[in-house]
Amino acid sequence: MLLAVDLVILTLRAGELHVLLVERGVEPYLGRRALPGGFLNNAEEDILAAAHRELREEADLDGTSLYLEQLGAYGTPGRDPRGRVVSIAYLAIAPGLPEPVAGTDASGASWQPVDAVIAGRLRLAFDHDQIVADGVERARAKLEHTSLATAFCGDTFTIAELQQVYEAVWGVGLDPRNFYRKVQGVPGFIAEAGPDRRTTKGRPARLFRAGVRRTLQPPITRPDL
Amino acid sequence: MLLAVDLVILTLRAGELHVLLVERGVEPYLGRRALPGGFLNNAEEDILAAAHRELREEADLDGTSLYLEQLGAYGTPGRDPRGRVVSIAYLAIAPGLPEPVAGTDASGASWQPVDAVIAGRLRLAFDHDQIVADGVERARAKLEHTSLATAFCGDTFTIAELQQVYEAVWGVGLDPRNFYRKVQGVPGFIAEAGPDRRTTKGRPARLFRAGVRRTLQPPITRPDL
DNA sequence: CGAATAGTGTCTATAAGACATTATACT
DNA sequence: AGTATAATGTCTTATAGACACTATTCG
Repeated sequence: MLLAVDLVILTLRAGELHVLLVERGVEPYLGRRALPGGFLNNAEEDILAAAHRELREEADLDGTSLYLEQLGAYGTPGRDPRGRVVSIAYLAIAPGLPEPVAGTDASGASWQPVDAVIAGRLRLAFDHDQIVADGVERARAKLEHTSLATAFCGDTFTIAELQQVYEAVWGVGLDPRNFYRKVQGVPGFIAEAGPDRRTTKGRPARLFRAGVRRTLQPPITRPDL
Repeated sequence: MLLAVDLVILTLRAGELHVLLVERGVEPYLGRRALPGGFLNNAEEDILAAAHRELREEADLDGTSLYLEQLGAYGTPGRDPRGRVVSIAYLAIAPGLPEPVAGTDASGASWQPVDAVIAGRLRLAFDHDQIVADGVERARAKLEHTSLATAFCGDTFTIAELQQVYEAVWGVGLDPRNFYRKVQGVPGFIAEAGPDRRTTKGRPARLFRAGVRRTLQPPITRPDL
């Protein structure tokens, strides 16, 4: 029995939710896109440590600086044609990286819109479509009552940027004024980051950083479908 | 590397949340209480199927009739002194069973109050304290926006019984009148079960069964701490 | 009738959503 | 000034929580 780790790494690019995929260079599913991941190094490697290692090796990302949580175990017999493989999936959230990932040792790592995967336009290897769907659903749910959204942002961010996270992950439009009020009303969600401000075109926006609280009370509710 | 399945089976007894535990008959942790569970039968057994099997073997429960969901994988090296064991934990919810479980092949299976485990008064083998805590927290969270509470009840139940579920799992007291209104206001949560009524002492209560919806909109919100 | 439990109604404070207005920068 | 973006304010409606009342059984 082999144990593997698979990563659902989500980020925001151009206001759209993306997932990091690699193109498989070997059979099975040669040429097919798949989640980054791989087998445990040895019988004693910690699962979480393996997730960090794959994050480094396959995505050139530093696991200490980004959000990482276990998604679950996927072990249906037959999910891997090579034999029995149980895979522990992890969900990672990265702040928006403009470049399509540099310095990876996996051939053809690239960001792909999650919509394409969920809608079935982009079929992945193994049961990775399901894992991506589960990861996205987990992220969507967690936006409501945790501060997960800040993991999509850089160290500091504006409220408008935070709103883009919610809009992209949920796939909805939100009223900026009500969003502003709501976010400010959750104690400990965000904290002002100095008198600094960023400049683009109009009035400069206040900068914030992630607050202390990791659970939101009251929650940022998702609009009804 | 060995793969195991552990079960957090929750139920309500006398208005208190209980978890099914077995007393270990072999080393390590001989005599210590632990979660029911065991190793996969062979390299091809499905994980979910193994959970069902352990449910049958160790708790004499029929997996098809109760709620079962994966909790996560626990694989820290050293969690099992015998060697590397990765365990997939499952959360099961059973309707209140008055008897302390009959016909199990595990020595000393018994229902224990979860409070004792969470408060640390009852120490379990391996990392099972943590798994129980995770399972209870999952159940608590899921009561809010899913129909999980009905899994604690029998086929039919009164609204007062449903309220007891929320109170026991959350460990809070709820206003019966507001609860009644709220529960009735969630479309598809519960459905009237015929003109039947049950009789105890006062006015007979209407009987309900679980509705079609598994997600609650609006949610049954947990009171602030 | 009185006790016990079930179910409905009312009032008030708070939160949510729609939408208008003011503020501060840049060219 | 004109434009673009940020931040605040107001109004209306829905929801949550506290609490009072009516209904239906039994002894």
